[in-house]
Amino acid sequence: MENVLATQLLELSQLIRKARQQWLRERPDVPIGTVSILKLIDEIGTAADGGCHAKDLAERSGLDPSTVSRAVAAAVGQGLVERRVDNADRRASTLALTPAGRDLLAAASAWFSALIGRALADWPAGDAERVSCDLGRLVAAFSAVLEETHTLEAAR
Amino acid sequence: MENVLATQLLELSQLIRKARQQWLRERPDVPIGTVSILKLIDEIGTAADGGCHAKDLAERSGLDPSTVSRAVAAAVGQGLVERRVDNADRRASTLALTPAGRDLLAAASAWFSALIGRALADWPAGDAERVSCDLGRLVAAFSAVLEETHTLEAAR
DNA sequence: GCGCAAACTTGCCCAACGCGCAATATTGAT
DNA sequence: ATCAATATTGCGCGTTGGGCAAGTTTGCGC
Repeated sequence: MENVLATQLLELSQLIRKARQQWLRERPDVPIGTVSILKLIDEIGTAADGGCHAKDLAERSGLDPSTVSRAVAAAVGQGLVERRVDNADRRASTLALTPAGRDLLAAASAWFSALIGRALADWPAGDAERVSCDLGRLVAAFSAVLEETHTLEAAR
Repeated sequence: MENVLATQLLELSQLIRKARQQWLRERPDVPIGTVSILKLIDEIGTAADGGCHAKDLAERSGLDPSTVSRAVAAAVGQGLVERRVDNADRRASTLALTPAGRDLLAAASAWFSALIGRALADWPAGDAERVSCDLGRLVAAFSAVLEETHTLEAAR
C-alpha cells in the first residue's frame, strides 16, 4: 500500500513540476516561488493577529530563513510586498501584500484553479470535495511526520 | 473548491520537497532524480514488451530527452543501469536495472514507504486504500490535462 | 540508393530554486 | 550587561533540469 502511495506521490510531484514549468513559460517574470510566498503571506496575514512575520513564512514554507528573506526582498523590490516594523516587537518585520501583490496572487490563483478545473471538468458532483478532504488528511499526516523528523534533526 | 485544491497541492509539493531533502541528507550519494529514473525503468521494463527505452523514460518522467540521456549515463556509470542495443530497433537502447540498481531501488522504496507508513500509522483500516484511490484519480485527471497542454504547445 | 525521420548521445552553457555560513544590526528578556 | 531572538545581506555553492547544436546510426518509404 505504501509503495502504491509512494508511486502516486512521485507521479504527482512530476505533474506539479510540469504545471510549474507551464506557469513559467507563460509568466517568465514571476518565479513560482514568488507566488508561493505571496500566498503564504496572504494566508498567515489573514489568520494571525500580528500579521505575517518572516519567521512564520520560513516555518510554513519549510524554506531556510535566509532564502525567505531574500525572496521577500525580491517581492518588495517588485512592489508586490511591503515590509513594516512590527510595533509589538520591533525586531520583527510585518509583511503584507501590496495591491499589485494582491492582483498577481489573484491572477496566479485563477491560473492554477483553471488548470485544476479543466482536470476535474467531468467529475461527478461531490467527488472533488471528497478528494480534497482526503488530500487534506494526507497533507496533515505528512506534515506531522516530517515536522517530527525535522525536530529530531534539530536536536542532534 | 479549485482554490482549496490548489492550496493543498502547494502544501503537498512543499512536503514532498522536505521529504526529498531528508533523503538527500541521509543519502548524499544518490540524487533523488536517480531514484525516479530507476523506478521508471523498472516499471516500464516490467510493463513493456521491448523493455524500457530512453524515449519512454522521457515521456513518462516529463524530462527533456537530453536530461534523461545524461541521467541514464550517470546511472550506468554508477553501475545501477545497463544499456543494451535493442535488436528489434537498433537505433534504440534498452535500459534495465542491474542487481545493484535493484537493491538501491528496493532501499529507496523501503525508505519512502517507511515515511509514508509513519504518516499513516494511526489511520483506520481502509482509509489508505481510499486515499490512494482518490490520489490515483487526481493523478490521472492531471496527467490528461497537462498532456493536452503539452500537445497544444508542440503544435505551435 | 536516396532522403528524411527516428532514436539517442554528448558537449556546452544556462536557468531556476534553494541552502548554509558568516557577519551585522536591532530589539527583547532576564 | 548579557544573551537570545528577529531579521537581513553577501557570498558561494549544490541540486535539478532545460535547450541548443552537432553528430552517429538505423529504419522506412519511395
